[in-house]
Amino acid sequence: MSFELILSNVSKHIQLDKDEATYFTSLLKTESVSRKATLLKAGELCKNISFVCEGIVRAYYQDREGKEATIMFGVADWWITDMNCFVNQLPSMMTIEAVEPSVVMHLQKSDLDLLYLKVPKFERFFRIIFQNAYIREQLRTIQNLSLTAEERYLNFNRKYPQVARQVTQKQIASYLGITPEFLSVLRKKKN
Amino acid sequence: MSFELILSNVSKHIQLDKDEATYFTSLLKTESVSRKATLLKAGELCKNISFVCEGIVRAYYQDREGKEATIMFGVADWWITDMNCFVNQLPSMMTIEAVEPSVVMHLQKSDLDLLYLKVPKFERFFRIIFQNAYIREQLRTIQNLSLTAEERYLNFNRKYPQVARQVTQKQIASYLGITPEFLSVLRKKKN
DNA sequence: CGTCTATTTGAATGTACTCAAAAGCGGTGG
DNA sequence: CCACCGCTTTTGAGTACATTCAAATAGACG
Repeated sequence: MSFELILSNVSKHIQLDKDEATYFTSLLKTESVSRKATLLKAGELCKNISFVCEGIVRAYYQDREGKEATIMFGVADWWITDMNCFVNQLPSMMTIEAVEPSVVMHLQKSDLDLLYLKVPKFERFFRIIFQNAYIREQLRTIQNLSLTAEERYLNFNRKYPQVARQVTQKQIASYLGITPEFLSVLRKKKN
Repeated sequence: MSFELILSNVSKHIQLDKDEATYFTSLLKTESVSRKATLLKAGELCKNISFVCEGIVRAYYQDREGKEATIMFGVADWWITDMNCFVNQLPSMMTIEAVEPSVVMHLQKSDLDLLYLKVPKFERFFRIIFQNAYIREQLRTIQNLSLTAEERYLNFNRKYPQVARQVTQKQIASYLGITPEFLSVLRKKKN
């Protein structure tokens, strides 16, 4: 598997010399997953933060009644993990599964901690990654609080048009926090 | 104003020597705000990330119809800003106002950028701060998607009991994404 | 090609909102 | 320190948005 994409992702925020790049990529474990296979199951220890090289994955939370809430979709060039359980090394609350055949690279918590020590620039890199993740999540909270389901659906299509095409309506509904039946009604109305 | 609290906050994640601490505190601007005064108004350029020393502040978004959505409450020992507009130096979407008389310390974007260069440990510090902020926001999203208003209200009281006592129900309602009238109904039912 | 799941449709229901008006409470000025 | 004014909270009736359940249809994967 090529490290081209992940190195280009890193180079958006920090510059690595050759040794640093070699060290960084030596910590990565590549995994190919088929459709519906899971990267992480709820209840398992969340060992990795993962980078999506190809395909698309989905992180979701399932409540006691079995209802799914999609936390995020991860397309190529995105980082994904159950951050809470990764950082605190707890059993995962989320399941992360491949929506279509995908290739991901994993970075273990213990290796990331080493990386921070050996190449402190990565503190900066992940500072920026987490800063952006926080911003996105905060904007989502504002939308959840102040918009109707229909407005959120239209915004989702505008913001993530490629994701909207690749995932099922059921999955979009669970991202928006509505039922698939109601999403179907919304789609008939406007579009 | 004393730098005791903010230095203790920083020392939770990184160790500063005396010169570093002096340099850091030299960048801070202390402000005392009375009840209902604003630290940041929607539309103004968001210049600062702010640390709450005393009191309690509230960040909220107001939509076109005037409906408020409370993004977060900031109590003593918390960092608060409109992260999106701070990072990208845009006009703020949020207003941040004091719920009661408060003391805050401001760190300008340009000074923070300098701080990252001069004392790179602060990359680590804010990496951890933003990581935790992201985790909290993600947990909130899960709750918004999978819980009823009543469950979210009970969780809010369990998680932030001191905030729940200091702010109005109207403000709590706008944090939960419900109307004050409906919150009143919920309170009568159970408690 | 068959099976399994996603999507659509509709009826009945529930959760939360809007509007309006009364009651309560707290901050501010006198 | 008290009283008033304005905002918060309560209460209720009517309404709207979204859910649940069920069944039919469509579509996708092996």
